[in-house]
Amino acid sequence: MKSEPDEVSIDDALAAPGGLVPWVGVRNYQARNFMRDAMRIGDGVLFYHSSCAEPGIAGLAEVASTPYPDPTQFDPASKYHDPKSSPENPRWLLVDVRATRKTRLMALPEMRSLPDLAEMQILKRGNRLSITPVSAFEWRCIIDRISK
DNA sequence: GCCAACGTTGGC
DNA sequence: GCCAACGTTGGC
Repeated sequence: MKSEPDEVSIDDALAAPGGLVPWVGVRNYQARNFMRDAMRIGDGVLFYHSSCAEPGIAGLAEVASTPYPDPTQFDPASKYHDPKSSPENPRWLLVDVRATRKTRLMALPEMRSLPDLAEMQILKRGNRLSITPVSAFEWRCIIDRISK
């Protein structure tokens, strides 16, 4: 799951009560559907820093809730406000994410250098999704390299 | 700031 | 339902 560290970094997430971060602001249907349909409480999450000086995996987290409506879509003052959505028929859902630990940075060039990660969706050309699935094989490859 | 790639919008 | 125009993402 991508986060801009200027918005919420792994340090920010770990500093939050319980390490809990409601994943607000996703406004892409595919990314929403991953949260709505594919995630289960306890699933592992790679916390990825994007749109920053050194993009890459910066920490680990886990899914900490079932999906529920993103409250920012109903808030006219929020930059994530969606006037076409309503509490009766919410368009955007989110899950809570619990940050568990900071890791060494596994920077994007390192990720690209690993043959085992060649098929990772986040590395695919033109990928713009802020949430993408990770296979068990890819997860193991990454964990092996960032755990001391 | 550039720009490739992709998603969304809206006229028809 | 097509598709051109436009907006957004995100690495560089």
